[in-house]
Amino acid sequence: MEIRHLDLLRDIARRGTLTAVAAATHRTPSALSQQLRTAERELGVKLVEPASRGIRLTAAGQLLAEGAEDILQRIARLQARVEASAGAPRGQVRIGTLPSAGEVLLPPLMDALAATAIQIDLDDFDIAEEDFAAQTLDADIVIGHSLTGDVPTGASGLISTVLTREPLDIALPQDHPLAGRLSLSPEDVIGCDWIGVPHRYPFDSIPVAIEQLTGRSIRRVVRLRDNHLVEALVAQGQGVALLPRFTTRARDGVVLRPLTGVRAERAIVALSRPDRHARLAVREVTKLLVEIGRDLSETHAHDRHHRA
Amino acid sequence: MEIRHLDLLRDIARRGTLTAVAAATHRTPSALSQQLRTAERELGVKLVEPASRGIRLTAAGQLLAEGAEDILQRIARLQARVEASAGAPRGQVRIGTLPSAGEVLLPPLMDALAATAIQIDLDDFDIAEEDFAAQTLDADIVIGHSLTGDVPTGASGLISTVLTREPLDIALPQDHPLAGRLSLSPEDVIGCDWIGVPHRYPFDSIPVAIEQLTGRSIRRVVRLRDNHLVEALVAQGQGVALLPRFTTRARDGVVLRPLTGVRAERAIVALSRPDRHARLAVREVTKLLVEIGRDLSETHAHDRHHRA
DNA sequence: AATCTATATGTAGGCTAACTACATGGAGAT
DNA sequence: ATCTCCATGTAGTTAGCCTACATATAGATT
Repeated sequence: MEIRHLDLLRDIARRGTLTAVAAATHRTPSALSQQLRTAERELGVKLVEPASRGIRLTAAGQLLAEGAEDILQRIARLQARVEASAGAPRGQVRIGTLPSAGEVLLPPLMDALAATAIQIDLDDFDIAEEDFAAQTLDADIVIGHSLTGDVPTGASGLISTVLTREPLDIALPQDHPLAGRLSLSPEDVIGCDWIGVPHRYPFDSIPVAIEQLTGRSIRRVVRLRDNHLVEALVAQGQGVALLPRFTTRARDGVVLRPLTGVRAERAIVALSRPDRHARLAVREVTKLLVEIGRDLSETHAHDRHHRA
Repeated sequence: MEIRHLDLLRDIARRGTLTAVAAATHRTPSALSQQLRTAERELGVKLVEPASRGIRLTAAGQLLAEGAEDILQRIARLQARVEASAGAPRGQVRIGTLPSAGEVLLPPLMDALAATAIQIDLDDFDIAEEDFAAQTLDADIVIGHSLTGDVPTGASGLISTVLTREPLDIALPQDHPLAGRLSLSPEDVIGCDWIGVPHRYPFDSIPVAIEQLTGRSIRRVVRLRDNHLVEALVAQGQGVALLPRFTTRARDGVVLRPLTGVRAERAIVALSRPDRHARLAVREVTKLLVEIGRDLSETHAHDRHHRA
């Protein structure tokens, strides 16, 4: 029995098809099929059987996959202990991030890692809150966010670390009538033209909350994903929008004002599967992200004082 | 990290030198040395360091070896569960045995295994009681014996199964004055010429007990290892000897008489390391040995009735 | 002191086996 | 009926594990 076989069984259990596992591990389905038959020959037991267009684990395969989950995690922990006892963290760490959070977190991270033996492999995506958890199959650390609390929906069983809590402010054109106010209430902004995000995208939950609170509905003139594009349109006077405070850089023509009366912040969170989090390098990167997140909060706490 | 590396570290911890591990695993020391460096490179940590003529595990190596022990045992148990759930026991089982016990246990065992997918790899040795435990490094099952109790000395941490308790009888020439008696006491036999075994060999503990009990010393005319040779010399009239009842086949010129007043029996025991015992095939063979041992006791219980 | 022996390591080459590319086959979906 | 997705089979390439042999070192032996 080889680790490679345990890995394969676990991945099949997680992803369902050989093709999916092959894509995730940068191999061909043929290679996996051959490995599977090697494992079956060595164990003397059928592990998968055809089902619909794909395959399904047999009872024995299921058993093995569950045991593999446990064993691979123990191996990861052992390896982490060994590294911690006698070595510096090393190796590649795959980070998946939503772009707005990555924009402020990753440059300082790369800076901090320059002197270490840790390499970062980066991926970005812009997805719904409940899909962040699934990304932990591919990445060691997923930087996501939650609008509803400190742990994104669907992240049970994952290690979830809050990096920072970022206020979501109302972005206004500099010459907007409300730009003179220090903070804004739902009633202040319900009548404005809004630049929103697509349905089901995390940020949308706050305009929705405003609508519920005031009993009136918001006029969304356009729905966009990219915050920088939104920012440009706000500056140009198309409407107001909700933008994360840390990511929205000072820019001519746009001002940010805190929104009161609704919980307008997102928790930026790092998610990892337990086995991946066992790696020393992964924990080291998470630790650095927490520090960067803390610095970010502190810096912007000062900013606000200046503006106020 | 590969299972092969965990195995290697564990074996180094157990056997101390690369040469010993190489001999046990049928490889060259060079191969192991290369594997060690591969593991060190992958982990980024030194695992061994030169010490005296050989090597010694570093702190990290020690840690890894201990963790490997645990993980490899879990893998073995998982594999056993899978086999049990969907397959018949399979594969090679290495048995080390002391010849006298193997002589009666193994023929019926081979018979019982003929219909299965279990192959037996056999080794035999004639060693002191406290050395049986060490043999479990090489064999899946060690058939040994204990004169002092049900578990041989040095077998702590091993799985020990009593296969049978075999009386040790006094073997006499057919025409010996004492041959007419149904049983013999220490006083009866203390004055005879004895054919003994070498010092520290298990059987020697009983003549020693007789000497202690009677306060007189036994006259050993010769010390031999091989029971069949002893038997031949008894038949020829050289003296009396202590012989195991089940193994000493009916033979012209020799009679066996029970010895009373001292505990004259040996426990025949199967020993296995826990990780090896996890294999279904190993447990199956152990189970068969227990059955064969029980049959043996019953058969000879009848024998004695006949003779008495 | 010189030699011997046990142990580990380095190098070159052979062989196994894991992988890729490509082709085939089957089962749902359109 | 065709298309699409998924698994499997075949041939050839390649990586890496192992052996054989040579070398280095430290303790044991004479």
